[in-house]
Amino acid sequence: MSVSNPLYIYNSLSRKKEVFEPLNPPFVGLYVCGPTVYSDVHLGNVRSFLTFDVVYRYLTYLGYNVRYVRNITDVGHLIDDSDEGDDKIEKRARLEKIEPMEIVQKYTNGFHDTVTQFNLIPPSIEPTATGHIVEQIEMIQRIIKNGFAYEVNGSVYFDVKKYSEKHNYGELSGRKIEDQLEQTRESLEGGNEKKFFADFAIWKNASPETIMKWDSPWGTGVPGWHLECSVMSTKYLGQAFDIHGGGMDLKFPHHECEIAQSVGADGVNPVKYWMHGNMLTVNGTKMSKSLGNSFLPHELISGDHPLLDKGYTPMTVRFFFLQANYKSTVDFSNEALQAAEKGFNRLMAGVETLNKLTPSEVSSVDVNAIISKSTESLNDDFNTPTTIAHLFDGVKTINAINDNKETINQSDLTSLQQHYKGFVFDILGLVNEKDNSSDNELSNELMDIIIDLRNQSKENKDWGTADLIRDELKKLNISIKDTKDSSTWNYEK
RNA sequence: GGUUCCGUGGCCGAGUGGCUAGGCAGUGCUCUGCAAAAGCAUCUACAUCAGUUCGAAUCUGAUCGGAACCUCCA
Repeated sequence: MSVSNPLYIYNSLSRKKEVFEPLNPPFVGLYVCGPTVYSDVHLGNVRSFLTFDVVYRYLTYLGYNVRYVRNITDVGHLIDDSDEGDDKIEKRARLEKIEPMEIVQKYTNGFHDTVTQFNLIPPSIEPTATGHIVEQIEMIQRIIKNGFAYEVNGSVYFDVKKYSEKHNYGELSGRKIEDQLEQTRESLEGGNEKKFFADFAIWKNASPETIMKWDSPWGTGVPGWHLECSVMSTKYLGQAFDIHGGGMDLKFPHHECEIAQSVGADGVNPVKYWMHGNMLTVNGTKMSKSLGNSFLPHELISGDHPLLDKGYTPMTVRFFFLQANYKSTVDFSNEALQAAEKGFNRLMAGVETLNKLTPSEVSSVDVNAIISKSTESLNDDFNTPTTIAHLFDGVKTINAINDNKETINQSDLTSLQQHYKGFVFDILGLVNEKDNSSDNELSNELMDIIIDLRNQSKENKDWGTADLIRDELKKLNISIKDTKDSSTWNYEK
């Protein structure tokens, strides 16, 4: 990475783009809030994890040694955050009449399957909340020792008011707790254990019926949801680390609480760069399970959903997401997906053409412009849409070379091929799904024979037979396309 | 009500003061037995009003409209 061309990251904390400078180069610590495994992940979740997949891929591409931690929340996430009510996983377990850990396993497996379909790279460490109960208890003890938490009836709450005397609770989300004091009156009525409305549970007393619970200095209970991320990021990335990512909807209260917990326990502001991905919307409204407007990945692929005209491949969707900035909302629509599908195919065709180009003595094209423009785009806070736009400009150049309107020499060709491989496949993480012709050797050979016969008919100007073959194959979803001196075939579904 | 953000051509979606974003669709052309595909070229824009400026989609103010968060959600 050259000094003249640094990577900029939009830091939610400062609300500005900042030059990315790791705390301990060449090492980079990246923490991303993972899923709560109590139900299927939907497409909105996928978008968020995809955003940070590209971050991870690009940092790795730049040569950093990245430790990527993404947790699995398998306990402690309560139904609502008045810190009352059931644990999400336990509730689901009762519904499905199985063990909570079966729920955890089932949906963890599902999460992994889904994320693999979209070609997300697994994190370096994928820790679970239940695997770090001891560390969570230790962190609570440090917070209590520092005077930022109090115990009531076997539960421990973070003392936001006390914390705010010395620190800035709300610095990430721009909230001023004084402004919200009026909410205090109503919120504190009704026998709430909290001293202050903004206080949040870091340990919650468990009822006798609760299955997943642990012994602690404050009795039997479960850790608070916000705590696990603080604990696991500290354990695996240190008290201060480089990048913390998550969805916009986690900014408050979740990430705000993480900062408070880390500062409260260890006196260290934990994160240098906060990154927040925006939401996937459907008809302008956030995709969410509770609103019932979410797509499950298999519904998308099969097209089996009231809002979908047809199915789309995971790579089409990946490309679709990458054509929007991660900080903007993306609205899900059939038209947009169809456009993405065709655009993606065009890009893949361009890459295929690039790899078949024959070099000339001299270059008439400016390869460095294509390379530097797309690189600059990515350096501008992972601006994948402009990166892709520049890659499309490159496709135009590639086609011109292929049509002998421009020329390229060997060294330029090699650079361009490496650049496209690096950007399209390694960084954007796209996969050319069209390589389906080699699925079955027998059908390939059969098709060779059929196409050969048809070509003979064409040579004899027997158009009737040639068209009959094409029409009959079409009924089997095999489409024939004639090029100048050969024919290609493609089987769909 | 508070916090944060957005409003760009038929659709999606970049762009922060002057210079073509890009994709899809449309239109024209090339290729072609036909078809399809592909390639090339190309039209339509910056919510409204006022201001700053030689010059604004880009800065300021107001208005209208929309979203997320403030309860669990990536």
